[in-house]
Amino acid sequence: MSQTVDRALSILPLLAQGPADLGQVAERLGVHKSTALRLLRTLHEHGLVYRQEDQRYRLGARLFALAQEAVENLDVREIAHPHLVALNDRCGHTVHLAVYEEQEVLYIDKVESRYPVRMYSRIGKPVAITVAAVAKLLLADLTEPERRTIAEKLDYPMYTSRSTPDAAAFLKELTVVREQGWATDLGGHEESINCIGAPIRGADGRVVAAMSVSAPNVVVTAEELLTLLPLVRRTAETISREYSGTNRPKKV
Amino acid sequence: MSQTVDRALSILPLLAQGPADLGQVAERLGVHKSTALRLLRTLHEHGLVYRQEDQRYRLGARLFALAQEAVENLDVREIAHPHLVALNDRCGHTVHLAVYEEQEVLYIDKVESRYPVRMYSRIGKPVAITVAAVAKLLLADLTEPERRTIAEKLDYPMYTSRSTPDAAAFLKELTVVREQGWATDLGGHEESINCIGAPIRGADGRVVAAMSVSAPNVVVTAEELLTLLPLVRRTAETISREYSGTNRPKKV
DNA sequence: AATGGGTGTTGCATATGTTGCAACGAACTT
DNA sequence: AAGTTCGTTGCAACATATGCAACACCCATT
Repeated sequence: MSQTVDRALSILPLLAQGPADLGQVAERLGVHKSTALRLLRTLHEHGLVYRQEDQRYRLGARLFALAQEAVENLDVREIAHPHLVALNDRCGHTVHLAVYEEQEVLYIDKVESRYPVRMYSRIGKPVAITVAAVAKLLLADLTEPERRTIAEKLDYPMYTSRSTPDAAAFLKELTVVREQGWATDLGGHEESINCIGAPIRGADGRVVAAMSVSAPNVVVTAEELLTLLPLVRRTAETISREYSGTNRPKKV
Repeated sequence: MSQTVDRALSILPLLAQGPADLGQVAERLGVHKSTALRLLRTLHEHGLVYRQEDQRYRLGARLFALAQEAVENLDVREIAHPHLVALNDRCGHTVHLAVYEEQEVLYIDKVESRYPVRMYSRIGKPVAITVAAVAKLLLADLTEPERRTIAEKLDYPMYTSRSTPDAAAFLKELTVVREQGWATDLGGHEESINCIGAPIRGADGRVVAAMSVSAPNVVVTAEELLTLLPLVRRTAETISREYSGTNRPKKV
């Protein structure tokens, strides 16, 4: 592992919290100011860091562009997108697509609700991993020891009274999800919002992504939302088939 | 400038084009495989790079999370957001917010159209700088020599027959925009889409961001869209006032 | 005006960290 | 079983990043 690069990259999350000046960066990195300056300069040349008028540094434009290009190159997303739009056309609610990566679950696509009341979420935002339907689906597919390890490492914030309280409850929920092949989040993240989700599988049957439909109580009740389950599962299966088809060749 | 960091960061745009294996990365960087390996490992530890099952590398999750945090900390965006939503409530069309940074114009916020026909765009995506209304507004505020330098450096792709053809036309357009205090893009990027935009100014009167309303021909004609101009300008001015107010202290 | 604290910046010698090499191991082909 | 191709490791030689100290600059204070 490279020390210099390591230090340079440590600057990024630091600046994500808000702009900082040279001194602050140097201090928080534990290096001399001149060192921090050179690292920042290099980051700047690559556009990852921007220098605002007051000379303080903050994250730069290219970061967005990179994240952008990256997400557009995900083939699951590309295949799934039209189906998500079609689903949104039929039911009107917010549709999400998420993947699991390095201990995190994150949205990689979203089709906004057509109803005026919308939920807050954004592509790239890490998902509330202990309660979200898509998170349950993605984690449920891991091996038993993997699930165990992760479940123990997680925090279990009580967003609402119906949030998953601890590792034991979470593991149990994952088993249920694994067996039934779909998942819900009934007010576990925000009191008034319910979600139902289904897994998208690759050719080998492993879950490569998960999709969900979310709607606030004020638009449809949880029971009404559940009537959409067959539709959601069918959509997920259609995407799975298409993805497995195009992705058939094992070596690329 | 740091050579090691420079090399490591050069990997990112390379991977943005698509996944690559160790050998390809090493070759395109012009370094030994072992060197590339160590750089990739460091990037990996910071989550900027992800290793998929076939061992190839691609851009990683934390990149999204970083871009995410960064965009949420932009104070213009925070102040503007509710106003953009309110504007969308009144007219129903897509509303964009953009800033200029390091020779690029990029969207930092977006409220989706409530109409079924939507335009394609995404937060973080660089804007078609020669035609977009927001780009004209942001560039029009630069000094004359700056505008000239940039205008000459740009390419002028003819997205449609109404795209800005060359630097001369662009500079002329910028002068117009500068004087009238608002801008349009009538089918200059996509034949069927029109936009109108207005600038958001800081306490010193300089343009810090630009907003626009976009709608396809099939929903409203260009003339109808133009009737929204007063509303758009009022919204921009409201945001400007609020931004100048909270941002008053010159030194932070 | 002059002083002082606060920035960001530069040149330089030291030694630390990075580099490429060559050799190994694993997975897959022939 | 021999032969590819790819990722990985240890090591010695060198290049490179590092901290220091001094400088330049801006602003506030006296």
